[in-house]
Parts: sequence; structure tokens; C-alpha cells
Amino acid sequence: MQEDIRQKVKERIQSGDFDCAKELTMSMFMGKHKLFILWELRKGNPIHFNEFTRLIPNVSRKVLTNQLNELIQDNMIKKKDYDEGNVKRVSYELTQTGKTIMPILEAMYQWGENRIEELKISPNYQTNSSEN
Amino acid sequence: MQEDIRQKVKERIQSGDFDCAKELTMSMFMGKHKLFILWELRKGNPIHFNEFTRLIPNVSRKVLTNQLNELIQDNMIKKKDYDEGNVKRVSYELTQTGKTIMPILEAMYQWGENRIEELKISPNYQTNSSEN
DNA sequence: CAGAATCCCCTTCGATACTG
DNA sequence: CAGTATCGAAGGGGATTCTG
Repeated sequence: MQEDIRQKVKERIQSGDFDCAKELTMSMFMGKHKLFILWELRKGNPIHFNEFTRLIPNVSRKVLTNQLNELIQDNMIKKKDYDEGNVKRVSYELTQTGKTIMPILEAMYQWGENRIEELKISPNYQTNSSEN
Repeated sequence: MQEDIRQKVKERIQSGDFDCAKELTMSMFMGKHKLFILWELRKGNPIHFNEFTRLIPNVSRKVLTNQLNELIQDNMIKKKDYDEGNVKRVSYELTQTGKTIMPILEAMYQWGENRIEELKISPNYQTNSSEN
């Protein structure tokens, strides 16, 4: 589904329909672990593939690969291959474009923190819609 | 899947795990039509159920109902029932909490617009931006 | 170490029909 | 007008296995 929106936004833009700015933005970080990945990279430090598998609880490598590849396609992060002795290593870091989206993530972080405080005070956060 | 994240965030918060602020925020507008719905409501004017079915291309009433109900559960929008002559009508509008998320949507809109301009100039989703 | 390829599951969406 | 109910289809995610 996320992929669906992401693909549709791409298609719309490529066919000249530019009326989907918010959706484009959302499709940058929509995906199971993208917010987490981008957030971890925000300080500028590159992160290795396997570091992510440790940082993110219960990611399969397939899904991680998928999320990273989509972020690369969207030009949010980039990859650096290099050799470390005999071992091939890969690290990921934000692109310039990726950095420009950080204020939005920070705003989301802040909004979420505030909302959580509100919910602590008046936890009118219904798990069920059976109430009215 | 969106629902999955949304539910999981709820559960985490309710069990005292408050370390998911960004995810909470994202779960507010993640969903096929939620961004659209919130955006249409941003000016403060209430919108009727059937108006949404006209505004949003190809929504089924089931999906629309679902999206609206989730937004209500999350306290982003609220519902007003009233009678108009003999006809029951329902309209939706932002809550106070819903209004507080608008700056993020506006930032998303702006970021998306800028990104689209970039893509018009160099229309490849991959590459460039002057590799460090 | 960093993936790619499979297979299966589960949710979510879409279409249609029915209700108060 | 504003939903509900039900069924089917599609696609993303998880676990596992294989590769350079």
C-alpha cells in the first residue's frame, strides 16, 4: 500500500501531474522502517547495513534492503561501498536532499512528544470505536 | 500495514512505551486518503460525507468511512450530526488537536513543491546533487 | 558482510449490495 | 444522506535459504 502511493506519485509526476506535493513528501518516509532509518542518519554519521539490522528490532534483511533501496531511489540516502581489509562493507548516509527533509521529521518528533504528553494527562485515546 | 503501525503505536503508548513520537505523528495521516481529508479541512470549513466522495476521486464509501473513523479515533477530526429538514446530515471538521498538525502538512506541501521543481530540472529520481 | 530469491501470510483496498 | 456488510483481489511484510 505504501508502495502503491509511492509508485502512483512517481507516475503522476513523471506524466506531468504535479499536484501531489504532500503525497510526494509522505512517500519519502512512508514504509515500515524509513522514519527510523532517516532519523538514525540525521547526525551525519554513516551506518552499515548490519548496524541497521542491530538497531532496528526484528528487521529481516530483505525488508531492510527494500527500505534502503527505495530511499536510494528517492535520493534521500546514498550508499558507499568500500573494502576493509578483505571484507566488503557498505555504509549509508543522507544525501543533500535527504538532509532537507529533516526539519519535517523534527517537527513530527516534536508534535508526537507533545501529543504523548497530552495523552498521558487525558488518555482519551480509544482503542475501539464502539464508543461514541 | 498502515493500520499495523497505527495500532502498534497505540499499544506501545498505552503500555507506557513513549519512544515513538515520530511514528505516532505519521500514523495520524498515514492512510490512503487521510492527507487529502485533513488538507481539505484545513480552512476550517466543515465538509459533508458525500462531499468527500465527490472531492476524492474513486473512493468507496467503505474506505472513506474507515479513514474518517480512524481520524476521529485519533482525535484529529470530529463529527457533527444535525438535521436539515427531514434529512440527516453529517459534517466533519478539524479538532483543536487536528489543527495543530497543520504546520507539518504545510511543511510537507512546501517540501514536495520544492522537490518537484528539482525533479523538473533533473528528472531522475536517482543520483546527482554534487556528491560530496 | 551485504544482499537476492522464494514462499506464505495478512491486511487493506475495491466493488457491490443492503439499511435507517 | 450516511453509512454497514460481505466477498474477492493485490501487494507489502516475515521467515528462510542461497550467493559473491
